[in-house]
Formats: sequence, C-alpha cells, structure tokens
Amino acid sequence: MFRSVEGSVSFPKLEENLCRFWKERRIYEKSLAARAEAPAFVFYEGPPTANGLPHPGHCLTRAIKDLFPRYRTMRGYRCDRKAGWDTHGLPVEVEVCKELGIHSKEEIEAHGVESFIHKCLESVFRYTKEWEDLTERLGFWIHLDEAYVTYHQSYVESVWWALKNLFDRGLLYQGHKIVWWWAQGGTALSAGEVGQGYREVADPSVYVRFPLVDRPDTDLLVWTTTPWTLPSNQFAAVKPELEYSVVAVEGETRKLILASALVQEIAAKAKKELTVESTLSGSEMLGWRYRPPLDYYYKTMGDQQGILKEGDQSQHIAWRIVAAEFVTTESGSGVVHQAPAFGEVDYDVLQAEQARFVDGQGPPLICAVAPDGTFTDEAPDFQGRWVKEADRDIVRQMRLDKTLFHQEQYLHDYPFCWRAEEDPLIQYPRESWFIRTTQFKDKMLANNRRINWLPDHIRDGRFGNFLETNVDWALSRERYWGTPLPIWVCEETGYQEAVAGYDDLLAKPGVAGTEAWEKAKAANPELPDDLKVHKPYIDEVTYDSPKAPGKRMRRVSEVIDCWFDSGAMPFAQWGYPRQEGSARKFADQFPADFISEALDQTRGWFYSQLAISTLLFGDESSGEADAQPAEFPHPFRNCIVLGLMLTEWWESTDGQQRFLTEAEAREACGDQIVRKVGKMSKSLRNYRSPQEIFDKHGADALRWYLFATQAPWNSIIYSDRAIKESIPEFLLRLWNVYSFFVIYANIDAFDPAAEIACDAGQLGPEVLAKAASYRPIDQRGELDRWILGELNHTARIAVEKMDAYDNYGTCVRVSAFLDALSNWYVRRSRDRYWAAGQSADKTDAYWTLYECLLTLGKLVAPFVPFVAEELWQNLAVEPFGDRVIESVHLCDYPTGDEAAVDPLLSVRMDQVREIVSLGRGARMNARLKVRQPLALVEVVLADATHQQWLEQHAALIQEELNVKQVEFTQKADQYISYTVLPDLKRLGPKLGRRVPAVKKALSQADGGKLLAELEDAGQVTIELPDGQVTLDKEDLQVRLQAKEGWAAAQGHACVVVLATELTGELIAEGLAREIIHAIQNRRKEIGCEYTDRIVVGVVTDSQELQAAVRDFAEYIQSETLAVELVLGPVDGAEPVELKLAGLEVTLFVKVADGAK
RNA sequence: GGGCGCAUAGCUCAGCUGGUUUAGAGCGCAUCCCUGAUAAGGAUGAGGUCCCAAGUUCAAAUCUUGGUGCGCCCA
Repeated sequence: MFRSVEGSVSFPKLEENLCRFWKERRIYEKSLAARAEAPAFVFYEGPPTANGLPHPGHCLTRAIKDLFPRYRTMRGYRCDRKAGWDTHGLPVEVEVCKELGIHSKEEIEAHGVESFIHKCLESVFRYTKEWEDLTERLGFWIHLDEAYVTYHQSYVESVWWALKNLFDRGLLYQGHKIVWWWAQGGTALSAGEVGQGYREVADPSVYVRFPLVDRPDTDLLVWTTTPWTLPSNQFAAVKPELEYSVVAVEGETRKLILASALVQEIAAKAKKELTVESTLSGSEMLGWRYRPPLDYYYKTMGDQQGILKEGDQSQHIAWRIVAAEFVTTESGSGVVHQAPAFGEVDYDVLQAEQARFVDGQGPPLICAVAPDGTFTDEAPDFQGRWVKEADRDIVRQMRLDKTLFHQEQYLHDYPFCWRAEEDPLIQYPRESWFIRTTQFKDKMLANNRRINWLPDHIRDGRFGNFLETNVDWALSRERYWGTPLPIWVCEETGYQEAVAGYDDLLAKPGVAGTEAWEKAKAANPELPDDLKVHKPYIDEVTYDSPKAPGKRMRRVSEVIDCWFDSGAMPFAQWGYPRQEGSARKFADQFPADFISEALDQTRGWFYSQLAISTLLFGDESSGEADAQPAEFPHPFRNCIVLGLMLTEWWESTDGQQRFLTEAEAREACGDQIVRKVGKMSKSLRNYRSPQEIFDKHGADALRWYLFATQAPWNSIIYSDRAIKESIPEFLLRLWNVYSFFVIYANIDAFDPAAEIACDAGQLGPEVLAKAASYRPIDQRGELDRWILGELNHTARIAVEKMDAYDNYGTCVRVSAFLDALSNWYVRRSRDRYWAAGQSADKTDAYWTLYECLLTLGKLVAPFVPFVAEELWQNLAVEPFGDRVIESVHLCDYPTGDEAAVDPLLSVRMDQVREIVSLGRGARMNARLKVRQPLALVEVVLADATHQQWLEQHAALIQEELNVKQVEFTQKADQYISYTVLPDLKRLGPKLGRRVPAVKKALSQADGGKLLAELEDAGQVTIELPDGQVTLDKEDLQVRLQAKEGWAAAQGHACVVVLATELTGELIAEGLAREIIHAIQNRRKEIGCEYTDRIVVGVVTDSQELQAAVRDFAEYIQSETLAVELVLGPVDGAEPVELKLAGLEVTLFVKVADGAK
C-alpha cells in the first residue's frame, strides 16, 4: 500500500519536512559518496558577500547553480560543491563606517585601524544565518561548512603566492592611475560609487588661445570645461586626418587655428566673423610648440629637451602638438587641451610620449593640485584655493592676459560624492600597483574563444569586446580591509620583494614586529589567527634589507582589489600551493566544467578568473613547477550568464503609494493604479523576501518558475503572481496524476513490492520486469506502448538538452510529456483503473503509470527536488522499504530507451488527439453537448498515410466524441473544398523566380481536379506564362477547407464533420447520460466513498425520461454503482428536485444497506 | 558619447540554420464542457500593421543597413 495522498497539498509544508529528511539522512553526502570514484564534474561557487541580506536575485543564481550539479550527479559524475564567502572590500568598510557614523579615511584612522578591522570582520558574517537558511530552504546542495573564506590565512597566502609569481615575472608594477577622487575625503571611489553620483551641472566652457612659438601671431584655439586643469597643461592634441583652418578674426591681429568643421559654429558662438585664410591637415601640425596660457611650469621647463629612443635625436619634452585618435569635431575646437594629471586619456598620451624618450629624459607628470583638491605652491596665484572655486579667477586671469577667446556655460553630467552631495569629484593621479594584463591580451582572447558561453553572444560581444579594450589591472586600494599587497620595500634603496606566505616572512633575516599581533591576540584570545596576515598587524612586520645593511624592508600600505580575491578562487579555495594536499585537489578540480552568475559579473568574477588563470597557467613563462600551462579554456568551460532579475509592483497614479499585488492596489486606489516593472530596490521595498515566497508557494514553485518560464539569460520578473500561476501548470498537474495513481492503486491493492522479492535498487524497468504481473511492453496495449514511448523519448531529449545546459528546453519537453500523461493517457485509461475485478489490462495500466511516475520523478528531480523526493518516498520507499535506494537524488538520471520509442505511433496518436479535439470544437459550435450521443462523425483526411490505422481506432474516437460511428474519407466534396499548395522548401531552389507564378496558378486551379489528376497520374502539369511545369506529389501539399453550413472543424491535416440529426433513440440515450450525471453529482453531495453501492429512485412525469431509465437501466446502474434503480421514491433518501434537459425530475439517492 | 542586448496577443514569453505553422504557449478575459483526479481537469473564442523604414531574395517575424524606444555595462 501507498501512503494515501492528501487532496489539497501544501508544498511549503512538504518541503520543510523533506529538508529535515535530507539533513537527518545526510542524503547530499551520500549522493557524493556514491560517486566517489566517478569522473569529476567541476563546479565553482562564485562567492557572495554575507554582510547583506540575500534577495530574490540570489535565488536565481543559487537555483541554477544547484540544477546542473544535481543533474550531473545523477548522470554519474562526482560533483563536489564547495561553498565560498567573499569577505573583503569597500562594501564591507562602508557598512562599518555607517555603523560608526563616519566616512572619511581620516575618521577611520582616528577611530583606529585595528578596531575598524575587527568591526569589518564582525560585519562580514552578520547575515550568514540568513544565507544558510535560504540556501537550505531553496534546496541548494552545497558544502557550507567547508566553505572557502577569502580572509582566511590559507586563502590570503594563496593569493600572495599568485602575486609573488606575477611580481617575480615582472607582471606586477607600480605606476600612476587617474582615479575619480573625492578630495575632501581623501579617497578614490569605485566605478559603482561614481556612477551613483552623476548630476547635471553648469560648468564654464572656455575657448582659450595657445600662442604658437614658431608661427608669429598665430594661436591654437583650445576648448575646455575645466579651467582649473590649465595650469597643469602639457600637450595639445589634434587628429592627424582632420582638416584644420587658419582663420583671421574680425578686428584682431592674431590668427587662430581650429578644425575646419567647427569654424562656423565657433564664429556664431563668439559672434565674431572668422575668415579662413588657409587649411592644413592635423598631421602637418604635429610637433609644433606653443606657450600655455598659465605658464608656471613652462617658465622653468619650456625649453627642456630630452633624447628620443629612435634616431638619437632630441625633442622638447612638452607643450607641443601631439596626435590623438579621440579628438572629434562634435564639440570644442578640434584641438584638445591635455592635462595628464586629470584625465585618463590625457594620461595615456603622456605615457605614450614618455615611451618615446630614453628613460628619465621624457616629460614628468606635472600636477599643480594637492590631494586635498587645492592648488599647490607650484601655481602660486591660486595656492590653497579649492580648484573648482578657482575656475572663475583663472578665467579672469586669462581674459586679462588676452588668452581667453570666448566663454560660455556648459550643461553636462558630472559626478559628485554619493556620501557628500556637495562635493564634486575630480580626476586625480594616484600611485597604484598594476598587473600587466595587456601583455596577455591575445592569450586571454584565445582562452575566451574556447569557453562555451550561454548565451553565445557574450563571447564576442560584451566579454570579447571588454578583453579587446583591456587595460592593465589596477590592483591596489588605499584601504584597510582587504588582502594586503605582499610587497616589502627597502626603506633605503627602494628595492622590492614579494612574499608568498607568513612563514616565508618569519624566515627572513632579522624579522621583527610580529609582537603587534601577539599582543592583540593575548588581549583578545577570541581573535581568529587569520587576522595576523591583515592590516594593521602585517604592516608591523619588517625585516633586514638585503641591499642596505642596517636598513629595513617594510610592507607597502595598500590592500588589493577584492576582485582579485574572487578570481583566485580556483586555486585559493584549496590554499594552493601551501596547504597540504592542495596540489592534488587543485589538479582534480581545475578547470571548472560549469559556473554561472548574473550578467553584472562580466567585468567582475568572469574576468578576474580568466585573467588570473591565463596569466598564471596560460604560459610556459609562468615558471612555476606546479603551474603547468593548461589547455584552454580555463578556468571554466561552460558559463551560463544569467539575466537580471526584475520585480513587478503597482503604484497609485500619483506615485504616492506602492503595492506588491494588483489586488491590494485596486482596493486602495481603484482604477488609479499603474503597473511597474523594474529593478529591485531596497529603498522602494518593491519586492517580497524569498522567505515569503517559500512560505506561500514553496521552493519548487519558485525553482520551476525560474527554470521553465524562459531562457535563463533573459531578465526575469520576480512576481508573486507569476510564480503562483506557474504552479497549476506543472507542479499541481504532476501532483494530481500522482494522487490519482495512489488512490486507485490502493483501492485495487496494486502492490509492486509484493511481486518483486529481491533488492529493487532504483526501480528501473529491468527491476519492474521481475514482477510476475509485469508484462513486457510489446505485449501491452497500444496506449501503454504509446505513453512509454513518449516517456523514453522525453528522457532522451531531456538528457540531450541538459547536456547542452538548456534547462528551459528541457522543461518545455517535460511539460509536454506531463500534458500527454495527464490529459490523454490517464484520461483514456480511467475506465481501465475503474474496471471491476483484476485483469491483465488493468495491471498493465498500473505498471505503466507507475513506471511513468517513477521515471518522471527522476527526470524532474534536479529541477523540483522536493516534489520528486515526495513521489519517490511514497511510490518506492513506502512499499519497498530499504530494498530501494533511500532517495530519488541517489538514483541515476533516466536516459531513455530508444527501443521503447515508436515514432509512427507517436505521430498517429497526435493525429487522434487532434481529431478528438476538432470533434469537440465542432460539437461546441453546433451546441451539441458531449452527453448527447450522435450517429456519425466523418473525418476527412488530407492524405491517407494513417487512414487505416485511424480506422482501427474508431472506437476510441467514438467514445471520446460520444458518437455511434466514425468514418474516414478523403473525398467529401459536399463538405470540403481542396486547395493544393506548393511545397516551397522543395520548389524554391528548383524553380527560383518562377515560384510566384506556380503559386498563382495553383491558387486559381480547381483543387479537386488537381488532386484527382495527382492521384491518377502521380503528377500534375500546370501551364505557366513561360511554359509548363510538372509537379509530383512531393512538391505539393493538400489543404482542406470545411465548407459553410456543416458542423465541422478544421485542423492542419484533417476536417471533422458531425452528423447533427438526432433520433429518438439517441435522445433517450442522451437523457440516460443526463440521469447518470445527476446521480454522480448526488453521490458526491451525500459523501459517498468511491466504492459505495447505492440505491436510486427517479420520479418524473416525463415519458421520455421514464423510458430512458427503463431502457438504459443496466447502463445507468453500472456507471453509478447502483444496486437498485426504481421509478419511484426511495425510503430514507432525501428527494432532490432537478431539471434534466428541461424536464422536471425528483431524484432519490442513498447508500445501499450493507453495501461495501 | 561607446559597447552589448532586447522589441511578437492585455500581461509574461516561445518561434532553431529565411518557406505553410492558418505566427504559437501560459496567464488574464469571454463562452462552454466534464464531473469517482473534483477547492482539480478540458474545449472553444476574441485579441497581432511580428517597433519603424529601406534593402537582399522567387520568398523576410526570421538576413543586412539605418532609425526609434527600452535595459545593462562602460565613459
């Protein structure tokens, strides 16, 4: 016996029980142990940060990260799933600052770095519990207790090992980077932070004269919106291919040079007439020298020359015209002011210039602004002034000097600090450490090309383009809570060394400073030892310089970009190479077969992994014995890039009120509401917590919704309504079929376990076949063979699609199977389950449905692990006990047996289903309810291929459509007109431009005649303006069209026509069925058990009804389990007044005495 | 400003390498059916200039180019 199934299932409750079951029975661990010796399927967990609450978007990533490992495990792979936590970085520091109510670096220093770090550490795992609960509740199986943690010493040392490798190979270097700088706070902001702070502002827009040194009375016209950068000017850039004009200015002696394309526009702006005197190309101007309008540096360095690398010549180091491709004529003057200290592209220009000179001879970076955003003494006129404030005075000064040509206002977006709204950011050079990724660009591109990206456009699109524009990785951060940059510098000579581990450090000569940590630990024994490799403790550790006796090696102050941490995870999760056994684990778990994160990780984790891996393992030059060059791709082979998760909510039209459901919104605001779809936002509170969804609908519902609704790379709307609506379509339908089976199997005492004595393992077909009453499939009825064929075919397709990481396609197919099972197999088999007694056919029906449910459960186990487990527990474990595997998740994934698939049967059954569906449609149109039997249905087929088979299944169609006779025909001219259409796919290539004429000729011809000709001769010849064309059967398709006036419905390959005449006998039978229907309803009303026998009385004045009861008494009784049927009242039964087909009836129904 | 992506029914989405698939599905809506899977199930219908324009082709929702709108990333 199976445990009886509750009518109304609570998925959330069921899931919570199964969570406990899995935990208690350690099913996840067992699923791994079962595959201990199997080939590896390698999965990497991209580490989330646990210092914030998980939100619905994480459900999607965690669901998809669970799906494929589960699937692969069932397919026979060993899939270790090591969790990970990202613990470093600015977001953590910001959270802590918020708590402390501080935000600048000075305030952090004042608070104390040591205490600050301790607070960061506390913050990192604040929401671990919530994350773990979510993970478990969602059914995401992963080893949380063995998670890698990026601040752990072993992890940090792994990162150090990588950095030392890069440093020793000359790939880690110090240089300048232009950053968005918050001068008042003394810190750089990350790109994300800068993006939050853009505002539209009006800045001065000035056109400035740069007098040319070697061309008398001629000035370059230069445009800028940041006058404060002019004192730090070093170059003027032009585009070599552009045409420039020398223009005379109305009423002035000095001429101007500017882009020809902009002469008119600037003339209009300045309201001055400009006359073009001559033109020249940008390339002719290269190298010309000019005098900058504010000459603080020029005064001393203007004449300075340096020696070039090529040609042994010298050149002035700065204040000359250089070429740059970024120059446009969309705004400005076509000549661009270059202040390398305050612009990234400007800085690139400086670097390119420096590269042309012999080392030490090129232009230095000049910068008249201090880190606090005020001018230095190098610009004495403005010293101490905040740069933005000085703009006005700089312009005034230039006006006095007559170097200002024109000034106006310019509206544009400019970033401000998101934590101090009034503070504009400035671009500013900071010393930074870089990784020379550009040197590996081609290797990274080659590596990228071998990755299977889903969707594939990521490869050459977003990610490929990003790699193409690769710049060296700016690694260092002037922050506190991060992996310390493991570089020690000699305080005397500047000699640098990278250190790969704490023990290496201790082994250095004359090491000192470890007591800082020891003291802290003694004062607070709770502190994890991992902290000793962090600031501030690690900063205290110094050792003897090998280059300068008596001098010390001291660590640089920076920490590193936390993205480097995450990208190092393929080896750092094992503490490679320092930790014992890590080399073996790393070799086994590299590269990953599968990773998945959302689109925002393109430049994050996807890049950091690829870059680090390519640099470390993509090249013979890596020089590490353990770091052999690996075949591309690595470190991941397949990557599903998930779309963003959006949310849905409703607002009142005035935007004042917000609701999570339409119903709530309507109740509060009536029709004055508007639906919104957008990003999830904590401050808008426009989404539900995952826990609410789990409690309301369950994790399987959410999972199925995420997997089955659309391809995973599309953005998906997280909507309570949509999740809820996805339940009946799949989960509930599956549940209904399952519950149907259990109800009837229990009634009939169908007990598979009684017939299978031995170990039953996974209850596959080979095990089921051992049961005495289990007949081989080919001996069973057609319907059974059909559904088992569909089952095996579905399994085969599912495997094919899942192997290609196509979860959506798999779900579509599985849904279609469930539909076939529920709406055709079960529906058509009802009578078999309900039949009295036992028969081979009935037993077949049970075995077939049993097998379908067992296999379907396995098929969906990776998708909806809870429901699948529930099915297994009741269908397998309940009857078999410990003779079967204890969990569906320990089973093998079904791959489908091709031998069980009968494609012809599949096509034919589809056609029957279509005929029935059309027949119902026709009845509907003719207003003839199915309870009313009809004499005849004619099915007109477009072609005869399956006619014979269909004729053999007339009984089935008769029953479904409640008709006495079904006839098949291809000729039914009175109902049907024929259209003969060309098969364009065949004819197109053959006939080319004659196709339209063929189309026209066929549409005008008499379809019936053509068809007759085709059948007689096997081909038809049609006349075209340019000659004859002969077409054979393959070239043509016949389309049927039901004529007007018949109760007919038309499908792709057939038309179904009803005979609508009713005889007295048919009407009587219809009445009998009405009576049955009424009795069945009554049975339900009085609470009959399925097997209760009843006594029925019918009282009516209608002669027809009385006749129907008499004539069909036996039929009525057998259908309703009535042991007695009388035309009169029944004692002890409550009378019920009814109208059947418009006739008055009083019905008496009661349970028969002593009936079983 | 640059890159990438998206645009198909009221809503959410399918539609593979051009052709007939009568442009589909689910939800919603409407009409109804079934009634021993029953707080389920099923059928039918209405609803589409497949964003716009040009091009390629015998043939374009599908390919190309341009435009518009939206999203993401970057500046």
